[in-house]
Amino acid sequence: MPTIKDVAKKAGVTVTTVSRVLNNRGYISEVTRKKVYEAMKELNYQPNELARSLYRKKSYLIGLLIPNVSHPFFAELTSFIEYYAYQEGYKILLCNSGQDSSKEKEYIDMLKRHQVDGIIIGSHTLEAEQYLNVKLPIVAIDRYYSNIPYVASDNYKGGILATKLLIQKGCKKIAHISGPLILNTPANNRYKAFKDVATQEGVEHYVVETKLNSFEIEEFKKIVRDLFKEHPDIDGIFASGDLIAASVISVAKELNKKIPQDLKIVGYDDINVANLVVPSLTTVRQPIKEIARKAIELILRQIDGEKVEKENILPITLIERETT
Amino acid sequence: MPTIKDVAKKAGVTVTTVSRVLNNRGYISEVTRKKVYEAMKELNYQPNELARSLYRKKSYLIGLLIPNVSHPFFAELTSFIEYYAYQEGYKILLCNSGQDSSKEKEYIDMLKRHQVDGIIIGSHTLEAEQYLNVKLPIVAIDRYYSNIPYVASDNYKGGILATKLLIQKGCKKIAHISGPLILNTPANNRYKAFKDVATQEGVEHYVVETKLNSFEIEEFKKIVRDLFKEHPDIDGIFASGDLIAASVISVAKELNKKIPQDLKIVGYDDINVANLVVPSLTTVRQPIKEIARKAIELILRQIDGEKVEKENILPITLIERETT
DNA sequence: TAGATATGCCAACTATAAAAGACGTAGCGA
DNA sequence: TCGCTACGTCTTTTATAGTTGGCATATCTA
Repeated sequence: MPTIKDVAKKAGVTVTTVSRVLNNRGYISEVTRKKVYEAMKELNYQPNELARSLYRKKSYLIGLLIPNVSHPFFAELTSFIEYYAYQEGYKILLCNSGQDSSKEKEYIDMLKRHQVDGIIIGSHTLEAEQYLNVKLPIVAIDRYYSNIPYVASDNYKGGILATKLLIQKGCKKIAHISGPLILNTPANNRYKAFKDVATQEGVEHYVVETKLNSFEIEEFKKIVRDLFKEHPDIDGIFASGDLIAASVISVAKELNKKIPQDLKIVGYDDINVANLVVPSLTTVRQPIKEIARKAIELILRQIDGEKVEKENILPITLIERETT
Repeated sequence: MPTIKDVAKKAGVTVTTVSRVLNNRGYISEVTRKKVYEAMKELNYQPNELARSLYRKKSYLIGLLIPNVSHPFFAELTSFIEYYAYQEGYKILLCNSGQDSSKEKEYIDMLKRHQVDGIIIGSHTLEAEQYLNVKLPIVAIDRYYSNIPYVASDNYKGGILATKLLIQKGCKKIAHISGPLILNTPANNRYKAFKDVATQEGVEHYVVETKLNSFEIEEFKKIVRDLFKEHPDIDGIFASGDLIAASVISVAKELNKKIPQDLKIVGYDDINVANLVVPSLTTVRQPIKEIARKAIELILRQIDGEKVEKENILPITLIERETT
C-alpha cells in the first residue's frame, strides 16, 4: 500500500503539500494540485483512514448493536441506517448481540476500543451500569434507559388501533402475543393498550408472552398452538410483530381456521413479509425508514455536541389487509 | 478517554510496561502486573484499537459488501458471517451497494482506506478492472471473477433437482423465473439446469428474467402476473429465490389457482420465510450457515498468506414442503 | 513595497508497539 | 577477586501514517 510519502516523492513535492491537497487547506496552485492528483491516481493511493482518525480523534464509524440482523425488522432497519449513515460519510460496524447480555457488554467495549463516534443500540438485555460509563453518543431504538435518547414508534396508539380494529370487526375473545414483558421497553405499550382497550370494551382477552431469545419461527408456532389448545375459540389475535402474526396464519391453516372469518389477525411492524404472506397481513406500520433516519440524526447531532430530545416517538399507521 | 499514558502514570510505571502487560510480552513482575491492572480498571481504560491497528498494519476488520441486508437471504448470510467473524476476533463493516456499481466502487475504496484486512463480496454489478487492482484478500459469494476465490451452492444440481421434481409430480408446462442473466454468476446454473432438464424430458417450458435491481415484492408479483397473463396454463414454476416463489403463491391466490393441485412451486435458498408462508415452500436449500463459515475461513486463510482453492461449491438439499 | 499566493522544511502530535539499551544483581571461571 | 555473561525489570528510542503549525523562502500582483 502506498503512503503519503510515496505520493509526495512521485509528485516531486513534500508530504505537507500532498496533505494540503488532500485536505484543501492553505495555498495550492492548480499545477501542483494536478501533479499530486496524478501521482495519487498512478499509485492508486488511498489515504490511511486509521492514521487520520487517530489524529483527528474521529473515526466516522458508528456501531450498530442489535439482537440479530436475520430478523426482518432489524434487517430492514439496518439497511436504512446504513443508507443514511453512508450519506453523511459514516460507516457501520455491525454487531449482533444475540440477546446475550455478556456479548452485548463485550461488543460495547469493542466499539469503544475501535473509537466509534457513536452507538445505535436496538438490543435489549443490557443492564444500567454498562450503559452509564460509556461517555459516547448513544441512541436507543425501542428501549428506555435513564437519560439516553430513544426512538420508538407510537406503540400505545398502535396497540389501541389494533385492538379496536379487532373488536370493531366483531371479535369476542381476543389474545395478544407480546414480546418479553420483563424488559421495560416502549414495545410494552402495545400490551398496555391491548389491556386497556379490551377491559374498557368489556371483551374477553388473554395475553401470552414470547421468550427473550425466541426469534425462531418454530418457537412462535409452538406458542400459538399452545394458545389455541387452551382457548380454541379465540377469534382475534393482536401479535406484537409480523413474524409472530405470520406464524399465527400458518398455525390457523393447520387448525383449519378460516381467515378472516374464524380468526382475525393484526400484526405489528409492517415488514416486507407482511405483504407477502397469504392472506396478507393487517398490521400496524412502524415507519422503519424514519426511525433509521431519526436515529442517525440524533447520533450525528450528539457527535456535534448538541443536546437532543430524549423522547422521539414517530407516528404509526394501521394498514388493513386481508387478515381482518 | 484515558490513554496508556494515563494508566502508566496512575500505576507509577512507563507506558512500555503497561504495553507489556497488555500484550503479555517480556518480563513483568506480578506486583507490577497487578498495579497496572488496577490502574486500568480504575480508569476504565480501553486500548485504542486505531493506534494498535496502525502499528500492527492489521485492523481485524472485514468489509462485507452486499446488495442489500434487507433481503432475507443476505440478512441471514450477514448474521452468520458476523457470527463466525466475531468468533475469530474480527469485526464487520457493513456495506449495502444497492446493486449500484459506482457505489460499489466507492465502497471498495472506502474499505481500503479503512485498512480492512479483507473483503467478502456478495454484490454483483462490479466490473473486472475494479477488483483487480485491489491487492486485499477477497472472497466472492455467488460470483465468478477471474482468480478471486468464490463460494457458491451447487446451483446446477439444485436446478436439476427442482426441475425434475416439478416434472416428476406431473407438470406439463413449466416456467423458470431467473435472476438477471446478463451477469455471469453461478446462480445462472439454475437456469441452465432448468433448460437442460426440460429440454431433455421434452417438457414445454418458459423462462422469465427478473431485473437487476428488483428486490421489491411488488415487482416480483408483477412479473408473475405478466407470466400468467401470457401463459395461463402454466402448472409448475421453479423460482430462483424464495422471495420470488412466495410472490408466486400470492399471485396464484389472486388467480384462484390451487397449490399444489393447479400449480406447483419450487423455490431456492430456504430462507426462514420459506417455512412461514402458507402453503410452506418446497425449495432448494442453500447451506447459508456453511457458506458464511466457508467465506470467513477463506478470508482468514488468505489474510494468513495461504493460497486457497478458487472453487468452493457447497452441497444443496431439496426440501419438499407443501407447494409440490 | 506590501500583501497575497505558493511551496518547503522541521517539529510536534495522535496512541500504541517493539527493538534496543540501561541497570543492578547473581553466578561462574580464570 | 576481576571480568564476563545471564537475567529480570524497566526505560529510551524509533516506528506506524497522517495532520498541523510555525517559519522561511520564494514569486507574483496591485
